Amino acid sequence: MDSCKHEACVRKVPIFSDLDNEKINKLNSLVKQRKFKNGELIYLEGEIGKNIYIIESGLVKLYRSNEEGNQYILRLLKEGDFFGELVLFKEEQLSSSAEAVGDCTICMLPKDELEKLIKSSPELSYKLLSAITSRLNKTENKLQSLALEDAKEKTMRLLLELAKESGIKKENGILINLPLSRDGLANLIGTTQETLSRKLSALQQEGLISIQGQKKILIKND
Amino acid sequence: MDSCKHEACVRKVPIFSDLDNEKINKLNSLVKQRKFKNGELIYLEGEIGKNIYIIESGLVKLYRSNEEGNQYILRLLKEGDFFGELVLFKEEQLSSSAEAVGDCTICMLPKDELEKLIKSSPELSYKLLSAITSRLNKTENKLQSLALEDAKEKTMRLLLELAKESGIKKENGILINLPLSRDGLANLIGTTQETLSRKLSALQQEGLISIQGQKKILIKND
DNA sequence: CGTTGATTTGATTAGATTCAACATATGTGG
DNA sequence: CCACATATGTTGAATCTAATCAAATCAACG
Repeated sequence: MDSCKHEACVRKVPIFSDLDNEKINKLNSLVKQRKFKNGELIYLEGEIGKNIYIIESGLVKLYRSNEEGNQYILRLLKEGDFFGELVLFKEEQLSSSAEAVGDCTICMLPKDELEKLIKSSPELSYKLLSAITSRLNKTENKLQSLALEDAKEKTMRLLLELAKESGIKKENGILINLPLSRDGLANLIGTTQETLSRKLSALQQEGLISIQGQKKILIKND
Repeated sequence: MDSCKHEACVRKVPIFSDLDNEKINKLNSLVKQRKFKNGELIYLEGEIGKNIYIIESGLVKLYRSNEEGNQYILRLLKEGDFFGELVLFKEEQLSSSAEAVGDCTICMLPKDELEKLIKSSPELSYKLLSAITSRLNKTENKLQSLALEDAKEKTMRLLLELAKESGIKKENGILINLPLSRDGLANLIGTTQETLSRKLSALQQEGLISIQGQKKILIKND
């Protein structure tokens, strides 16, 4: 809970990484750390957002759900990613929910303080703009995918994305450690676990992938 | 083509609207105006983006298409909206195509110049952040809609959005002037024109809407 | 008034969801 | 370490929704 840990946290975030020491120290003094257990809710859609969250360690899923309780996972975040930032500048209410995937440690930075810092630091706003722009672009990619691709294409795209994010190169392909259950993965691409499971089996039969237990998939070369 | 027109254009854009006169004049001197005819391509996905585009008058659709030629319309833009901005900060290649819907007049601002201006104006970056953040939020809303809703729900949501954007209040409901053909509208919600047509008919039968010719729909009260 | 393009409707098909059964892991207490 | 209980994942069959292809209707315009 001391400043040493905080520093690590702030420094891990690319958009803060090359701020000068004075500003880093300022941020450190404002950050609070908290641990969340697997499945624990970090915040719920509709709440008033007062913080920006930074992942010190672990995974977090941001999702939305409708009245019938179906959920769609907007993003899966890892160490060094930040979230809750849509509440800066405009919105009061959080538009999605955040939940810990596995145990994780989260740093919280009061929104008001970050707003002040942003206003006084062109450098920082520029980086933030860059980060959010890139997110918008990724989100538009997903829109296109949901609108135009069928379940098999979306499944393959999901695997390729996971591979890009955190795939491990092997001599016969790229090994993926699946961060979520089938159900969670299905929610990432707007389908059901049964459909995902079928498509994975089909891809394996075609020789494109190899399903290794329930938490690993190898995308084969060629 | 003179500065008088340019000023109108720059002033129409909310994020520029309350810059000081010096900056407005700077922008005016950099802006070039061009007219596009209905259906004319403004830019194509994959091109290198060198400008930010501002709509002086008319409508523009931003869309993406896949190999099979299916298109998904990301956004429909109107007077005062700007686009092409994803290319600031990072991306070189444009990730979507832009096409004139009806005749329109577009102002173009060189990307490099805007980048300079942004770096020197915290106020402007703040507004831009706010604008892009709000866009990201809207895009996430669409994702949720595509992932979780069926064709009928998406159709109703589309009508409600159009009504919010540009609906005209009548004594018996809200009248919408449809900006696109059935096919275009269908592409906005990731479905086909036939399905959209069926869903509109169904909504009319249920008494929720009244289809008035091919370019107008009334959303009835209650 | 006829031609053209847009829209609606109909019939069929393809794809995904649902619900159910089965299989495979994971975890717990004896 | 095993047996059982619980989770998670896979497969099958029926159903349903939306896409596709084709035909019919409607609207706009010269």
